[in-house]
Amino acid sequence: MTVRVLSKGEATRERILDIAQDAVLAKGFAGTSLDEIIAEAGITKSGFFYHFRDKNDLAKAMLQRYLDREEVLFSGLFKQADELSEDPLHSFLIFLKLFADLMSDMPNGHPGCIVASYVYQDHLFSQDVRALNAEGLIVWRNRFRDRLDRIAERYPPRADLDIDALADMASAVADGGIILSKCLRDPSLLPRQILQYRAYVKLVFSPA
Amino acid sequence: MTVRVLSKGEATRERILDIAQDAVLAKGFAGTSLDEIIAEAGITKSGFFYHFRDKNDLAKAMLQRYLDREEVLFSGLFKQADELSEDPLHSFLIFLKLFADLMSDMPNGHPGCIVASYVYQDHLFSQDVRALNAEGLIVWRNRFRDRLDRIAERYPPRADLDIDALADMASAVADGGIILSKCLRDPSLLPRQILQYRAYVKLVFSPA
DNA sequence: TGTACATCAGTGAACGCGCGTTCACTGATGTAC
DNA sequence: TGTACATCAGTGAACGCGCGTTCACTGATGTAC
Repeated sequence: MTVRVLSKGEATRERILDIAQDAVLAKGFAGTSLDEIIAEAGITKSGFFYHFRDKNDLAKAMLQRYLDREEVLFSGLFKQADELSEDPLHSFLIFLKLFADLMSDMPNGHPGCIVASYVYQDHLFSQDVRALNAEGLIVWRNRFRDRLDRIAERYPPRADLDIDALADMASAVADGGIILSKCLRDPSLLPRQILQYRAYVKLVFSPA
Repeated sequence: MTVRVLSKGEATRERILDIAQDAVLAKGFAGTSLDEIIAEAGITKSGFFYHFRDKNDLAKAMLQRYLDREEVLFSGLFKQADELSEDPLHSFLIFLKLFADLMSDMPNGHPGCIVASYVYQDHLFSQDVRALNAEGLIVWRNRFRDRLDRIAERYPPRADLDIDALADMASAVADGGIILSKCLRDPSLLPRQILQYRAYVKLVFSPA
């Protein structure tokens, strides 16, 4: 594992993104002003514009970073799961357990999904940010769809199973679970939703 | 069924709420200005403030109306389903089918859930709006929990079933499905998620 | 039926503050010769 | 090793526009006597 040392400027940029992300998940993008970001980051307005061309550029960088981190996280979990079982179904079920456990271990609950946040304010963003957001969901879909196809080969499901919808359901349950957890201020709700999804997958592929 | 005739002022108020809701679901609450709302409604700023004390009051009225309409809609669907079957499981499955069909019939897809939108900008709102938002989710939970309890009495599920999570899963799948549909611009994704939830409920209560 | 008054559903002008963005500039660090 | 220049990571001041809110006022409709 390589740990790149950040230069001074990169560290500031990352700090700006951290602060902006917290704020945006709490108040929305339009509700978050550059003034409050720079105040918390301890820099000036112009310092901000050294790192980002404009506010939309901040939005894009934030989303890109979120997607990249998710990619790293999920590849890691899938890899762990694959090491624990060769069977595609068992491996997938292990993955979902690891995912649920990880969400349980966040003391303040999941801070929120940037993709979901952006979807509810997409008219604020340029076309490329919207496209990037959609791409994030497509990546999830393909990742899960791929796993489910391999499971279906070995454990033939009933004919009417909508595998595409089952793949998308992972995103849906995660995003829905985050909303539940945030709204009701109960961090346990998200991991429990993931475990429901897991139970469904288990049932749907178990021989009748 | 009683149809109240709206007075002139009430009609304007409803129109403001309609316009505001579309805008808020597209751009977020902070991203929606009173200026654009009044321009589209064809009134002046002061006209707006005759109907709402301030912007937060608009947020509250919008949420309250959304919750009330949802209540009417779901009571109706449950009633329809109950008329088609006395069995709690069958009735619930019919309800879910009706719900999915209704979502399918929206030509441009579901416009978005105010509750989910507010969750991702809750620091913008006063305490009472946040409480109302949480209450909306609690109402769903209780409604579904109640149905599921009655089903579980007649169709004993396995011991480890998390009925609370299964009840919440209806909201999660609906909110997650809306996000999928909106982000990927595919109205079919939401009803298909609801049908996945239906398939899970069916499986989980069918004797092993 | 006429008149006085109250309420409804707004108008019009002004308010000050906060917003995102621009511009010319700068001190510290890195690189070439 | 010294010097010239370039790049990095910002500063400080100003910009105009759009924002939510306030205030005094008004014409049309409804109600009481």
